[in-house]
Amino acid sequence: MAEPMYRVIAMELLDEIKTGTLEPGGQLPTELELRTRHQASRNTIRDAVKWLTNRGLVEKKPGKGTFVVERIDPYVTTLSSGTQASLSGVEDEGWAAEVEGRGRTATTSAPRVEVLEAPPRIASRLRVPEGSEVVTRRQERYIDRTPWSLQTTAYPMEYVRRGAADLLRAQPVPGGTISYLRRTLGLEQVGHRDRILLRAPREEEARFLRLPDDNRVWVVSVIRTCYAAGDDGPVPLRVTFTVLPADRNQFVIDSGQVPEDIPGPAID
Amino acid sequence: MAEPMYRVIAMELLDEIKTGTLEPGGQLPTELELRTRHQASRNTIRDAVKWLTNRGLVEKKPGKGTFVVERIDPYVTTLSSGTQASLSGVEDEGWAAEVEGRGRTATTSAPRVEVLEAPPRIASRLRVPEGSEVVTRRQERYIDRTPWSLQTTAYPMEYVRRGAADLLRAQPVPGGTISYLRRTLGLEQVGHRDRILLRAPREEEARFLRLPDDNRVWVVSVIRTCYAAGDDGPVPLRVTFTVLPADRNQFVIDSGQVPEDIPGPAID
DNA sequence: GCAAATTTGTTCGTATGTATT
DNA sequence: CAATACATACGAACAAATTTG
Repeated sequence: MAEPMYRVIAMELLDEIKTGTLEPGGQLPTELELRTRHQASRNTIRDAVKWLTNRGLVEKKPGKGTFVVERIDPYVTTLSSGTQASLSGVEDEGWAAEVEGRGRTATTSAPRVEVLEAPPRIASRLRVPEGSEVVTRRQERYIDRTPWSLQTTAYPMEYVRRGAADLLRAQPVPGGTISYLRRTLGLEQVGHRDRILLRAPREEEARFLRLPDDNRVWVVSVIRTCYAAGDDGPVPLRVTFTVLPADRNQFVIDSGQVPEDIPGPAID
Repeated sequence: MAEPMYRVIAMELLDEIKTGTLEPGGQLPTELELRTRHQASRNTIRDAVKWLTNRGLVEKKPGKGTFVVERIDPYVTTLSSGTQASLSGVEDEGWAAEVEGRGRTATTSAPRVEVLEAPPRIASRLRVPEGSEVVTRRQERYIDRTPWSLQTTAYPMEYVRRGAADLLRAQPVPGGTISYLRRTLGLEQVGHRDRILLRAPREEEARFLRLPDDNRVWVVSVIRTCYAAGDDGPVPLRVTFTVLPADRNQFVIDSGQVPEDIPGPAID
């Protein structure tokens, strides 16, 4: 009796899920059925199902039953750029085009514009004093009608004072912000640095992305700092924070000469 | 009575963890103590602590107690390359150097060499027939003595027949495999494509990486396909699978002109 | 090295509340 | 409103891991 009963039951259900006896979206036997089938108390059955729930294999719906989770078709974002630095995957200008190019539907909310005193994570990346004013533009993005990512881009408030007034308008900047900043301020983007990190979603993120309220599904946080040419090397131009659910996103980074096909989702 | 009791208790403990009243590594009150403190049954207390456990905030050690988890100093891997394609972060030649350059200690196990019939995930990437022979070289990597990543690289068996015999030796290839393949077979690497995907760890991976046996901590799977120049565009040279725990790894990708500092761990 | 004490792990039983159909 | 199914809560007992005397 090395293996506790709840685990034996969990393993049996796991096996049925893996082999496809229980299909994705299908309903598990109810707690009562499992109880009679395994001659166990209801609490033991609940422990077994809990084991599966904690691993994200099944979902419980109060009043309905327990169901095998359905996998979402992953979306692939291109982070590399090669020649066309301005068109790569996470930025507003290129995002919708890339999504539609993959035969999926992209929707973006109108940007929510805020002026705030730069918190450390923005100030340090833009190399402006902490507490100095910055403009943030925040968008909610959908792919195929499902909430997909949250993106916030921050610019020094100085840009607005110098003439880039459209940064404050709660509308997409026509032609994209990159070319807008070039036209109005002569700022030319020459490179960018992406950071990828993984963490549990914040409350607000979990709500928009409809993630389960335990923190089982993490998010990928992509922080892109864009640089313009400066006298003393590249200087920060803007910084973009993108948050995507880890369970339905993949990333591709090309370097040097690679095949030209558009990479689809991979399995490993 | 909107909030169930076990959640109230969980929130109170969560607060103590967040504010630092309970320090990382510190012990929580025992179930008995919490029971008397909150006038609740032991099962209710256990539900509360379970809530924290499921979120990865505390760890239970049978016979000892419950403890606040300690965060691991994240390691930053560079995936971009710019000019020095052969030196970037996930490949054997550059890995140890990059780790030591960050002031940490890198250790690598001797490669475990296998000859096997190519499974689909390798065959399709190397563009060899499924079931044809390939050589895989697998290494376990440590940073600061803790298990950090598992890496497997696959080459077509044809390379060995054409003279790259050292691929079969269970030892590091002196000077690195890239230059070895160039010297022996004239194969020149001209680019690579990285894919980043996230998934639950396999049993074997969880064991080596010492991940909790629930699948709370996911792994980042980095699949790098390296290409050589061919008559009809780039042709696959080798493919490398790297698996790293998602809770202690970050990635940096540079593109174009960016500052030259070595990026440390970021917080978001 | 063994025994006792402490602490978490598993399992049963029972009762009542809440959400959905 | 009733039936179904999951959620929360109580109490009790024994098992297993760890530390301490």
